[in-house]
Amino acid sequence: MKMSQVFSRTLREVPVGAESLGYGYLVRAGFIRQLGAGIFSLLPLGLRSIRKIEGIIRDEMEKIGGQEILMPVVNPADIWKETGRFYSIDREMSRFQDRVGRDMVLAMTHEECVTDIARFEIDSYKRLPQLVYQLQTKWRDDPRPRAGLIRVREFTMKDSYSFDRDYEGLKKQYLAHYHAYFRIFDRCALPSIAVGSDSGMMGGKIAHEYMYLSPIGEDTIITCAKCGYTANRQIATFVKEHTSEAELPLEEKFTPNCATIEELAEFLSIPKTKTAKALFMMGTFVDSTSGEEVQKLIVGIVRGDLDIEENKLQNAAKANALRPAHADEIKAAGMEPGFGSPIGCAKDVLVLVDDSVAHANNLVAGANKVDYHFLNTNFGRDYTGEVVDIASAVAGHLCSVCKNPLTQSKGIEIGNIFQLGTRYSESMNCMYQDEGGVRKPVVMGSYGIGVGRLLACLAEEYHDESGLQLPISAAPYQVHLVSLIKDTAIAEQVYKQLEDAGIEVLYDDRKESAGVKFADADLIGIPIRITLGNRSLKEGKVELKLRANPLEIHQIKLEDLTKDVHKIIADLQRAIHDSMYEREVGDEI
RNA sequence: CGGGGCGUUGCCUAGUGGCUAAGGCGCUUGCUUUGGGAGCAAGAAAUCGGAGGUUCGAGUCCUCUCGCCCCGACCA
Repeated sequence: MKMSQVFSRTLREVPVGAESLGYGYLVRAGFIRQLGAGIFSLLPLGLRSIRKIEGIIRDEMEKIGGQEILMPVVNPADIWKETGRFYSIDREMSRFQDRVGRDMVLAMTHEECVTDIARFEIDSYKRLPQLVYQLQTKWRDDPRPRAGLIRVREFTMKDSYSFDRDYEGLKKQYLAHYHAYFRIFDRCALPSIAVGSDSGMMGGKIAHEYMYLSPIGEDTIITCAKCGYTANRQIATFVKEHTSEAELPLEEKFTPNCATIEELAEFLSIPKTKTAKALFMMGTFVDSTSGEEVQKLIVGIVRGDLDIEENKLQNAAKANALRPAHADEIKAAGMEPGFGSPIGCAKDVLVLVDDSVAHANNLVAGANKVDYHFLNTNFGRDYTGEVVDIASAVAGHLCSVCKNPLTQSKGIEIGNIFQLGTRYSESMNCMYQDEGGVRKPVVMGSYGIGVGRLLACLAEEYHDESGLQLPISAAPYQVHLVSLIKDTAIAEQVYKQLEDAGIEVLYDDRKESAGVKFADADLIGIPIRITLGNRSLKEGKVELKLRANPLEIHQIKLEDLTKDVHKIIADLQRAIHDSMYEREVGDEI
């Protein structure tokens, strides 16, 4: 490609709003342009990178038996009503009516659609297992798009769906994805880890997220350095140590100006572990067949030194959504904000008690009266509720597997895999007959990768102060040919020679100064740069530099150019391949 | 959805009630230059996000509204 003809141009300055460096470079280098909040166009350079990444994904999906399909973005709402997600998913899914008033949705994922297809195609165990995948546009009306391509509303997703006769089969396909995903990220040269995760709106039980660790990430990952336990904080567990002592009588105590646990512990001169705190949330519960919504007050109780993990709370409550409860809603249920506890609360309140509290004695808790607390509250004696795990794991807590102190880090979710089970096949009647003629629900899995987000993460990982340095597997071109000579005939010839040899070349044929050309080459960051200048050409040579290693200059004879470039490309590709490694995966997945 | 910030030419900015809205980059034309964002000269390009209001006079003040960004809520 001749640079004089490239549709996009480069920008000298970072446009306003580009906070993260990688995003700023993707815009400056002309890979992407923003149309609206969380809505981007891919320009030729950006699309070439995306196509490279998609190529890797396709390759790895085919290797594990995936067959590519393409499902529609617009779905009739009927199938979403069948699974209940038409009602349970909030405004993140956009809905509209067609010309005759039928409910339609913009599918934000395709379990419903693919299950609808599968219930037609699959009727016998002989037609299982199956694996289909697609690369398709998703629209998710995210309330908070941010950081360029990291979190957008419209994006391309690779989603695959597996169908098996039983959980053994599902486990196989899940494991195949587990490895394939690592191979995909490795081939893109993006460092990644897999963490245990919440299944969220997908349903099902077992799920993993793939994370690119980055300080700009929005997810918190809890890790044990000793045994290798990793999990999203949303579900991470930890050891809650407790001692038991004889129960003491309940006692009301005047505790002025003690609305927080810190103030209370200081006022009473007790450790925070001897207190219990309450979090009041209003939960929305949706009937998945009628779509009827019910609101219910939820009280979460956790030991004073811990915090409540809202995701765990929502799961424990089996609520579709949570929001902080208003003061009047709390009071209406017989409790007092700031001095609240479930002691004496209304019957219809859902009380969820963390095991840290359920297994402790004589905790100080709110007396549901301003400026008063109870001393010596005991779960079971003074109040009841469901015992659950709703506490948030933080660095320093002990690993629930090996009791080693946990650490935490920030990550960006680049992919996820879910064992769906029969959640969709049962609600949509996707059945097969086994050898004995017994009808059984197909066992499903669902697996996603955000393609644009992957590129965004690569831009975060690979850049310096001059621009991008994308790895050769994801860079839009392999070679950037910078011509500084007046004689265009020679440059054209070198360009043609490289292209004819099957090398992807971006040829800077513009009538610009050397400085401009070099600056743009650095910005776009094609891995290999070849400079045609009078200095070297006098000796029949050209200069070659690697973007990642700008200090090392190679002088290459013109007649060896194609051969040498092929070798360097192969070396760069091999370096990525050599850094891949097989990860140990046990049966615990 | 709550809190905060910002909308001035293609991009980045200046402009705190007063003359024809200023500069840098980019763009066009000409000449010069050609190994790290060149020089000189001449140009084009802005209904100052939109609507309403206050005022003799509004980019500037007020109200409403739209958009974008950040923090939070949220989120596969």
